[in-house]
Amino acid sequence: MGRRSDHSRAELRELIVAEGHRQMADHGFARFSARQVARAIGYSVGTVYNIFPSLDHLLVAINTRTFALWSEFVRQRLEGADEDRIAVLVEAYFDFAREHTNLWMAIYDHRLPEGMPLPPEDDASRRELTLIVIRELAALLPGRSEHEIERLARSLIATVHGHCTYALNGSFELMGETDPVGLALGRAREAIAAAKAA
Amino acid sequence: MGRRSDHSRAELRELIVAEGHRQMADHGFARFSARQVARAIGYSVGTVYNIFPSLDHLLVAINTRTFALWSEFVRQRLEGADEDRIAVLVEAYFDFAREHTNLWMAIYDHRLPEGMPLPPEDDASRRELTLIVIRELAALLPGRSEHEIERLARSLIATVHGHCTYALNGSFELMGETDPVGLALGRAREAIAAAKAA
DNA sequence: CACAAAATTGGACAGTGTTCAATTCCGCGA
DNA sequence: TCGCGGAATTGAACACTGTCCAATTTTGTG
Repeated sequence: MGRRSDHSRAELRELIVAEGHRQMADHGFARFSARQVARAIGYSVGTVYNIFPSLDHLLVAINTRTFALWSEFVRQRLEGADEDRIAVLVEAYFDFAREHTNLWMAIYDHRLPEGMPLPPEDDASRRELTLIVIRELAALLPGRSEHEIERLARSLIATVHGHCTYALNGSFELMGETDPVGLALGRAREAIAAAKAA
Repeated sequence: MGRRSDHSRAELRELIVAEGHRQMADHGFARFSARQVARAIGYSVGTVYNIFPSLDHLLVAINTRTFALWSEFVRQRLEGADEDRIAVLVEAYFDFAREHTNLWMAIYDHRLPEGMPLPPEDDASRRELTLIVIRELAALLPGRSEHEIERLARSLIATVHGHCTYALNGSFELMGETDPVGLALGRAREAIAAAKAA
């Protein structure tokens, strides 16, 4: 078969990423396959490779989509909250990871090959989540330098990320810890309190 | 070729794990291949599968070896230290990950297939690192319940782990953060101080 | 010395990412 | 309206993967 033009280039890209995202959610990173994505949308492998130079590019697009979902998820949780927004933030982080474990893990499973930088567009989109945290911290720590706030934001994200990782891979459960969210939240509160005091 | 008996079953196992460990360190998780391990030691794939029921079992053995190296690494660093042993602990954690990035990442890259539990022997060996942290915390927080100490240990490890992850994948560097270890250490100190005060 | 059991091989199978010649079609210019 | 260049699409080919297993050879034991 030759040229079809059932879809524009943009439509095709969307088709592929959407289906890829679905398959990532269902089967996880280890079982992901470009061929199966192609089959599911009724195209052949070659078409996928016509739009994404390599599997890594497709994976980047899929993970960027997950980041967008994640930001939106956190944003919505934050919307109705008035006080203790930090708790909402931490819980939202965990809940997203729990509800979309395969998607969440794929973000960290995929490592770009040496020398391939993140496309700037993806890079910007992924910063959104950090910005949400930065805004919350700025409200809690008025008068602090932007740089100081950013540092703290990244550190808190790293802290929560670590706890979430161990929660999902069963390390906490294995030692009888039933409340990893509480643990992470405790660390976050301490860090913010220390920043306030300094 | 049939039976050779150049090596006993135990020797062969050691050969495979040692070579596998070397290749994991050199090429990383994504490029790891049982066939190449077999070739490097002068055997065929089938022999590897005669000793390890599946690739997952070999990967478990390799990662357990990394855990042992890691524990030993931390233990040695701790040996000469008198005060501020927490700083030594955190720095040792980071340094090991930096010096053996591929090995360290492989620990988290490899996920056991659903329904395959960690062999108890591996499980025990991997607990060693946690025990080191527990001992240090117990010295710092006398009179606390074992359970409380364990909880804090796991939380501190998760915190440092999160920071280390972001340090190695470039997230910190990307935002101009030059001292992720300092950040992690700060969080650890705050958590311990809070535990002392409570 | 014979024989069962263990070890070792390498080919087979189904799958992967990637490349690319061949084919078909679309849109544009004449 | 026709023709043609370029774009899209395919699927076969290649080199690789994990896994399985019949065939072969050797070992240790009875």
